[in-house]
Amino acid sequence: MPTISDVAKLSGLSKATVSRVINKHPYIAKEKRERVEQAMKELGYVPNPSARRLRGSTTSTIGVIVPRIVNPFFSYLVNSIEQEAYKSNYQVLMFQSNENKDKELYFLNLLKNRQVDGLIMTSIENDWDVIQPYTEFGPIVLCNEYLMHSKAPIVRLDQAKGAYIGTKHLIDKGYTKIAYCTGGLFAEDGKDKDRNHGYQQALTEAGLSIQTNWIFINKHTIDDGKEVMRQMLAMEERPSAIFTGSDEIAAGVIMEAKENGVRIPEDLAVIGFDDQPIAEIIEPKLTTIRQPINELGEKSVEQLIALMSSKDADYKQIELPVELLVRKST
Amino acid sequence: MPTISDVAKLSGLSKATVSRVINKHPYIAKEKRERVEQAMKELGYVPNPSARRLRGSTTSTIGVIVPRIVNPFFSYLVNSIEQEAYKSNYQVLMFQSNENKDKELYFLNLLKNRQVDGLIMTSIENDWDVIQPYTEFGPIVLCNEYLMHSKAPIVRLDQAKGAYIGTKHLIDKGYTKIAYCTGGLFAEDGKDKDRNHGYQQALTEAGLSIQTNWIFINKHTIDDGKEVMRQMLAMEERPSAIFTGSDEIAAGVIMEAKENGVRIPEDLAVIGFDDQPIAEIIEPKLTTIRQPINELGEKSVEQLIALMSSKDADYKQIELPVELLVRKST
DNA sequence: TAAAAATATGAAACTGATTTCATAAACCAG
DNA sequence: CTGGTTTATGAAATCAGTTTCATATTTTTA
Repeated sequence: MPTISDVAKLSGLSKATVSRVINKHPYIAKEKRERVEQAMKELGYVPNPSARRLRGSTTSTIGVIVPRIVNPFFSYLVNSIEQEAYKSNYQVLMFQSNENKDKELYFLNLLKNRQVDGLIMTSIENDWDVIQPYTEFGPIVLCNEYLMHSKAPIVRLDQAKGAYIGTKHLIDKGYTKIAYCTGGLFAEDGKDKDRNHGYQQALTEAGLSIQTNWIFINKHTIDDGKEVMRQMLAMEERPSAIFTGSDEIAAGVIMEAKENGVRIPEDLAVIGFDDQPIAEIIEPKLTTIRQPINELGEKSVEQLIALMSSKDADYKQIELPVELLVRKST
Repeated sequence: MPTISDVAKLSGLSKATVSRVINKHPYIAKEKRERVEQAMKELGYVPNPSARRLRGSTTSTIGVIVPRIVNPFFSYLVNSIEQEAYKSNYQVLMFQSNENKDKELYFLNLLKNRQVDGLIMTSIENDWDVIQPYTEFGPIVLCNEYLMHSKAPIVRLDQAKGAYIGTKHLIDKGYTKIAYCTGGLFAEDGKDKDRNHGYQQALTEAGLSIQTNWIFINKHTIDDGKEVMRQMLAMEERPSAIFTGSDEIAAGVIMEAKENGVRIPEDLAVIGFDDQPIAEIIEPKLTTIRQPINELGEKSVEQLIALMSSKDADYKQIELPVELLVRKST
């Protein structure tokens, strides 16, 4: 494996000059630059990133932390980040935290050790207090997290509005018994507070009150959705509509409903969140809240690159709009 | 950021001793080991991977190359790899090649430069001739690739059998006009040869001949599936069944079929591949070939770790069985 | 009890790059 | 023509670890 010394030897110049060519320093004689380039090509030389990082220079790699890569929302998000970063010649390393605090910390250490020049976090497991110190080592952009208090660059969606227009839509359609199902917790520690808030606001405006047993928390998957439906079937007073935290949950609800002869939307209206491919596959097609995933990724990368380039660029807190897509499930 | 020298200073010992503690060398006095460990904890010391790698030691990271992370087959596969590696205390870096040769080469260089100790490739874009030289720098396990000639560790599925039992199932159901749709190419350079072979074998055994205009190549997504259906609709003599390369394609075919009043399976039988979640969501539920994704990931990691641990462990070529799941689309 | 082997530690070399410092040549202004 | 920039290059220090070599101490063996 050729090193910079090999290139120096072959070109008859010093390591310093070779390094300068690699890093496009000014003040290199054209003839020598060409000699170096020729030698690099001849040897198939590739600089060793470990050595570069050790010396403190950047390597055009950014890291992305996702909680679960099998969740289509995140795989699409990380994909859009990757595409966008590639345009600016940045390489992306993806990490799955599996909603595990220690793994998250491990990845944060990659920033500390300069394995990556910057980090995009699409989920947060540890408290901001423990994450914040790592920003000393490189910029961290929060993407899709609805952390409230932190002074940090954030690109997120208007979750509150999403929940609000979804719930409002159900109310406008005449439904009054509206259940709510969330991926996170309900009003605990500010996380997910946004969505809850939109749901509550829509109900309050319509003079409806909140039934706590119609609130389902910590639901994520299709199977979770099926289970929610089963729980609803067992209730004396069943909701006539449900606002869910993701299309996957919604799909599970619908599948289980059909199994049990519950008609959608006559007996139960269902609204999803994300507009994933399954929203158009399931029968009836799913009314859902579309999130602009690509923009979410693009803006995050954009901001991260800005922060990496100039050390004291201002951070922004960007909120992107969501949109109601009415299909057949409501 | 504390370094090994800080730890050495605080514990009153040399860098060498600290390094020995970190790497669990034998012959360290218990008392000194404890002093070092105490100092490390006190400083919140984390070894810098760049420095370690530079000196040539391993860092318990493995890389996984996937073509497209938004494809559920690959996101589930990479997930299972991650889970399995984690059990053995290996960290996983995921890379998306986007079916791009240059990106793939970039990731192979990570192996060359010791950024990762080993590599699992779930797709290969370059010829094996260009990949092979990289095995000098660390083991490469091919996972899910059906490369024929290469002498390399491979964990794959019995693709030929999958295509064979799928096609055979259609024949047994009485269909004779069977189209075929593949993600790769048809019989070009040995890639994908397996599946094609199974399809051809089943047809031949039944005395059916191959209609070349019923072969669709390079199809991957739901939209591709819709397009395939549109092409079939435009044909004078339409197939009465189709074997597709993935559940996504199959879903697209079915969606477009329904739009156009083509009944599934009466007018057109559809069979998928993968058994992804959408297979059970789409109506009618999809007959498909189940692939043991988790085992695929587990075996790959298992073999990679074996190869990394002992330099001259024998490589294996493992083939896992696939299984026909009959639902309602055939 | 002396020699050999095992245990334990540190100084210094080394990994592959970048950067500082020193220096020299070419160019320019006064 | 002389002194100050600008351009151009290399030697050596540096980054944070690991490993070799040397050496000292303790334990085992003959």
